[in-house]
Amino acid sequence: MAKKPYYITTAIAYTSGKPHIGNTYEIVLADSIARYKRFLGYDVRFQTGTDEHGQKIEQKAAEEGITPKEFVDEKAGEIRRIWDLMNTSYDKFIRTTDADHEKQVQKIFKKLYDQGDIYKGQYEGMYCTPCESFFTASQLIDGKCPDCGRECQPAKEEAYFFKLSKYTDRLIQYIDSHPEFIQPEARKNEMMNNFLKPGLQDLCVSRTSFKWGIPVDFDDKHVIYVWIDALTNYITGLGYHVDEANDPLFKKYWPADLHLIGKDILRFHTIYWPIMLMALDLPLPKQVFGHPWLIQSDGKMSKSKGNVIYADDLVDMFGVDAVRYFLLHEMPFENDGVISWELIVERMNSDLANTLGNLVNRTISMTNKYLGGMVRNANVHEPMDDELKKMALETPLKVTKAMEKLRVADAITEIFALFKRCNKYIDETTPWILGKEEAKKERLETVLYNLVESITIGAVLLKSFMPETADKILEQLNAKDRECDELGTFGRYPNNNRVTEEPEILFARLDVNEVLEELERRKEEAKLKKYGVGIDVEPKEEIDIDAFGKIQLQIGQIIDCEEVKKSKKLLCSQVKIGSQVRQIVSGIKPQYTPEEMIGKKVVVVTNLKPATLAGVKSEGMLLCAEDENGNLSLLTAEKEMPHGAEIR
RNA sequence: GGCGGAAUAGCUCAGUUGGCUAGAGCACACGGUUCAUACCCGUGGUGUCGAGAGUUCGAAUCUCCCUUCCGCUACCA
Repeated sequence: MAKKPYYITTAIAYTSGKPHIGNTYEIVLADSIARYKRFLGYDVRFQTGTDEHGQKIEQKAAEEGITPKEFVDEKAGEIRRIWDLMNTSYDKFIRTTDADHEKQVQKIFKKLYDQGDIYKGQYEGMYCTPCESFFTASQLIDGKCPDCGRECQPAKEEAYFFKLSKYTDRLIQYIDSHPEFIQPEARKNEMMNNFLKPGLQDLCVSRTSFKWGIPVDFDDKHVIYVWIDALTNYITGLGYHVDEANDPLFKKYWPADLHLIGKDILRFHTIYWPIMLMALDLPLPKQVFGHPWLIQSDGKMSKSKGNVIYADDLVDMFGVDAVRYFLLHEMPFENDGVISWELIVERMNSDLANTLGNLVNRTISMTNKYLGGMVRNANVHEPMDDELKKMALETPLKVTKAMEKLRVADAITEIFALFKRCNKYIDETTPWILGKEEAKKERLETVLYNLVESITIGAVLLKSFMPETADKILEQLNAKDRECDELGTFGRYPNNNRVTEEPEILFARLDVNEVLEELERRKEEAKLKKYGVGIDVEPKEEIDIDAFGKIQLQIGQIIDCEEVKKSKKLLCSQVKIGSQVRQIVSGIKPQYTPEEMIGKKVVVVTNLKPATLAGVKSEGMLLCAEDENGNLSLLTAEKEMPHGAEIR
């Protein structure tokens, strides 16, 4: 029998910067769902990727002095690196700059235009020239640009519009008849009440204000704005073709089973995107889940505050699976979840180190200690075993049920409940007492067999969420991985199998304070890396403010400068300081040419006793910084200052 | 301003159609235990279930009102 197809996508990440923990959460969540579906026997296709066009990227690239393409290549690479670091099992990583995607987007645009769903119109509003942005009158603050605060002018721009209104009724009908379409359900009301019921306005789908986008092929002043460009990735990534036969992939996987996205972009995925699909006469995705975000407990994350938690930093500190566990376990279904370093450590210690890691470790070490590592089911059964077996058999069903509802956190909790039950079972059966009596050996073997078998089942289930850890557990137990339908029976672990002799610690316990200290240390290190190590010099004797006040420093402007003949290093400058002109000789010829010097405003020590250098009189000193290689740099004032200005 | 949601143990949250002494995990305390990563097991809460009023034999759960927070959206005569 052919496997049932299952197509899951994440939103494509915008390549304007490094993905934050929320984006990373999304890919991990999608990955756990994709892996679990594969485990259940579905033929899964899991697509993710990057959204790479737009004005913001054009600007950022310009600021860095590189082309937009170079810019997005780098960012897309970084995003992909983090997705790989998180051990995510996507089948396709699409980029909106991929040639085949761009080509289809142009064709889709043209098709919609030809059939009258897209029309040319005027975009009217207030225009801020420096920002190259349109605003509605209501967006202006005191009649000025909300971004830069400058004056705006009323302006019109030619633009293409997509007739959303034409499809509103059909969409309302679809949403009403498919209650599972928008998840969580509360979001459905927001879309209905705020947009669909009041009536949709036509959507502006092109821009002329920037160039970094897919050109409208029949009107190249325009580039296609984000909607049609980005949303269509879900079908172009499967090989959808507007005017020729679709790729078999498309036939197999479309419509998507699940678009997993952040709650902030639900509108685009539950209104614009379905309507686009209707216009293209394609079936709509079965479900769109707008997941909540992870919020940092110490205030909103912001790059300017520098308190942003990045996935790769977390992985450095805790390892991939610990981070995956935290993300998946901590995120509730509807409300935002909280993330902090302290919470992660807490979860790691109590769940990963204590409950799981210690369970595996104690089970293996008892098997080694009492049974020479040999696992054997002697079938000396006692009633207390039943509860454990029952739970080991029920847990897969519970996990599957939770996963069907996309309750990933609940699914993980079920698996850990089984591990906790195992710990309790050890206490109930007291293997260390059984181990003292030779007569109890067979009972002991049975107990440890039950444990090994139960942990194996737990590990198999855990694989979708913590792949590496699950593999490690199976390896240590010397157990084979299992298919989904093999979890219906208890006792598949082979008799007379040996567990590993030296179990590796799966998760070490961590001390919160040590973690925080380590974090500080790394931040310092990162700063050092960013700002360089610098130079340490021999400290001089401390002086008081009076001593310092004896030195007179002023800004001077170099009005003339020439080399001092007969000297290797000296330049002789005429420096204007207020009403006077001083002649100052400085040993900077290797670094500066006389021509470069002229016009500079520099810092001058003006009350230094005049001296004669190489026969030339010098009435002061120009201040320079010097690095370890003897390179020199003249000091100047950070802002424009008149010569003569005193420095203190 | 409109629509919607939330307020429950120190922390993060569950609490189905109103019903017996309001729950889980973490943290904390005590006890047990020693195979194990000072771990595991057990026991422990007088929580005004945001405030107030109402319906009811009975309300965290329904109604009204108030307060605070959050989400979406809009700012318009």
